[in-house]
Amino acid sequence: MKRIRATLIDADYVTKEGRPVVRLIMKGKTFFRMYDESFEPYFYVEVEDLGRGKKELAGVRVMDRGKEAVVKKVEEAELWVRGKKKVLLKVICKHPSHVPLLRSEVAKAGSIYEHDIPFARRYLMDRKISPFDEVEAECEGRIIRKIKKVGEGTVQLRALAFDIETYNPRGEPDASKDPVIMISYAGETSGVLTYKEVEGAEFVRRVAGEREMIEEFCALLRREDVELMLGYNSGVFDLPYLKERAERCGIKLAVGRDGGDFKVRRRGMNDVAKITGRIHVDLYLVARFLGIIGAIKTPQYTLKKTYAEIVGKEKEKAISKAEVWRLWDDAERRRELADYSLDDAVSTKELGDKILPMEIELSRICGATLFDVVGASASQLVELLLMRRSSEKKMLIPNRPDDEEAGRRKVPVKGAYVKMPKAGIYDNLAVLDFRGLYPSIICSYNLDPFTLEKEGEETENIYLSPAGHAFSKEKKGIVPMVLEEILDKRARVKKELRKWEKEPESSQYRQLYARSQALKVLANSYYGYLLYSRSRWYSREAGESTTAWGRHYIREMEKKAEKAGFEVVYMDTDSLFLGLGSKGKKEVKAFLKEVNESLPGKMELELEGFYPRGVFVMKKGSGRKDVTVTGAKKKYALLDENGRIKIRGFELVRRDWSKIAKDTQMAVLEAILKEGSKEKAKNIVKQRIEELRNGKTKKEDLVIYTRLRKGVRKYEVISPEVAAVKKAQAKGIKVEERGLIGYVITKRGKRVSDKARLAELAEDYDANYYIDRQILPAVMKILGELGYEEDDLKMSGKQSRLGDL
DNA sequence: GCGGACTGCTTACCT
DNA sequence: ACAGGTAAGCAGTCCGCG
Repeated sequence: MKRIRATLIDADYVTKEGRPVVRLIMKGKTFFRMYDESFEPYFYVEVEDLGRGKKELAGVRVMDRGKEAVVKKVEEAELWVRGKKKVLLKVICKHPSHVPLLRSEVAKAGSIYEHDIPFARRYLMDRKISPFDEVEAECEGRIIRKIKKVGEGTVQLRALAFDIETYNPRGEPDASKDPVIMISYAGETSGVLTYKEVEGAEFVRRVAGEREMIEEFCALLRREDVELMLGYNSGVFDLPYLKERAERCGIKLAVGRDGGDFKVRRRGMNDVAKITGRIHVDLYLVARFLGIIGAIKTPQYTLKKTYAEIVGKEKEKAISKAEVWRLWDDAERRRELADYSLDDAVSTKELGDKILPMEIELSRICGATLFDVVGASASQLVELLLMRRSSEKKMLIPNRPDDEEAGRRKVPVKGAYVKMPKAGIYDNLAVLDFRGLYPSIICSYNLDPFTLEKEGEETENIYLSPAGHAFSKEKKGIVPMVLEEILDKRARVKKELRKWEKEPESSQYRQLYARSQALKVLANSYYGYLLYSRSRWYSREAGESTTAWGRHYIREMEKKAEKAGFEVVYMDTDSLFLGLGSKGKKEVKAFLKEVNESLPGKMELELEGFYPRGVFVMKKGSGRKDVTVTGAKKKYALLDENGRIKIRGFELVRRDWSKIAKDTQMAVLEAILKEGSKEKAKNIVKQRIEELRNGKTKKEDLVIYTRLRKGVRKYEVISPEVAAVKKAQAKGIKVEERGLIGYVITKRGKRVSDKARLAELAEDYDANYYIDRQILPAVMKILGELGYEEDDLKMSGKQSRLGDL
């Protein structure tokens, strides 16, 4: 027996003589594999009568296409079931693939639970080890006898980013015909593999042909002993394309450590490729995840845009995809393609360096492999951690809801409170907000599906929510338990982070920062998870109570602020905008101190910032003559103390408005907020209108972008963007139907839809549309506030309205 | 036949 | 395919209107 220590990197399982063997990838001095034969698949069954259930289950045997699945053993297991202790039957079988075969037969004896947890993940849960933990194993050869966590691992994985270029004379490349022409890589070394002469590029290695290039790429992976492969969209494009090309060249795509290729597994909406013996991460999936949770904001998730957003600089090289084949065929310009290809790989690598640390922390925290975490949705991450902790606490993991229970979604839960602002320009505002309002409510009131007490059965010791639901104070629910762990951990990480603040480039700072981000992502997802119709720990009552308490506390703050003499200008969910009037920062801070003393433990109202000036605009349709001056919610602009403008909700932050309208709105806002100059604002607008009339506006400033979520035939209402695509198709032009559509409103036609043309096909533009439906509505919101009429802006010195025609 | 009021569909935003 | 709250545009429909 030998003892080894290493960092756990990955886990899966293989089958040996019909038995599952867990395979762990570890890294100590080297990267190596270990096996554990001692773990068996199991699930639980809840039965009415233990004795009878045992008898029924022990005899279960299913034959399916020559494959036999039997129940190997049945044991009793005491667990917490929906908040109460209960004895269930633990059914052990021979192979994970037998579980689905046994399911329907077993269901005859009782209700089946925990039958859909992947084998290797179950192993990690039960052994209480996580990827990126430092583990100690007792072993004989490569066989593990015992394993435990001894600390946190710190590893540097040998990473290599790659990218392929394909020949595409007909637009989209077709793997059955079009060869791969270049493979670029960036790791410890970087370069480009290809098979045509590229002059003067010392980073290019020329081989005999496509087959040799693919072989050389695989050889490179072996030579460099790559542990982590990074790609961008590589799971759906590069790898499958390479595989098909390899087959057509009569070779195998030997990218795996075992000489094999990769397997694609579908996870939710995503396809994820798994390479044996290496970790493959498709950074596109990570980028999209960051977009969905709101951590980044790009209109599209192309490598170029994602790179700019995350790395914070523009990607060096850019060529049009349609150009690729031309550059390849042109010996003079082939160098450009090689440069571009290399730049893609290098950028992918840089992107990985930035965003992988957070994924690694998520993997560590949730106890699931990188493979499981990359491409997982926020709710899946929440669930991974809940399942692990639930199982540790001997609590039965609830099943995913079946389709019938998805009827949960029917009646929406009442959400947050948003106060109607009065339109106008304000001086001296203070913005206050609750840090993590919903998470702190869930923790403070023990909100959980199984701490809920049924009506009429409430005990003494309860929290009664404003929504009328009672939650036990005594037994702690798993949801608040795990959430509290996350919040506490994050508080500690942030404290530690402050110690490293002066060295933001240090590995310590970076790791702590990534961890803090990961914890934040998780904490913010719990409320949504409670109300997500397909979650295992769904609880309408807990979700409803979260928002009800949220409304309660924010309204409470409103009352107190008013009583303290502030004008409460606006509120949304967890924030308050106070008009200071004659008061100053001192009074705001005193107010915060006072209210925070009255708030329960985890809840805290914080100062977000002071703003010398702010604008709230009128809601469309509520005219100025209307005495109420109703403002629009979720639309405002603030000028901070450093002269920076913070804008929310305005047309200019939306991608479905033209650049000309957005730029003009921004210019007006700046003139008003920074200089307080109506005159300047007015002149800007007049100038832009003039340019439009004279046909001087650039086409790209007129493009309106909208995303089509479904194919054009599926729309019942033909909106301009749908009409534009249809018109292009009628001309025989191939257009990607789903995705971001850019269109321009032209002169021909009556309705807006008739006038819309895809941006690349538009030959003219309708100045009146851009004036009346883009610039003026965007700008009048702000200038209308100052007593301007549309005509003041439309008429220039030289022209009268009559002259327009 | 046309304009205004209204509804419904749709997208993108805010917290 | 984590929640709800909100603004807004355009298409389409209904209705009045000699």
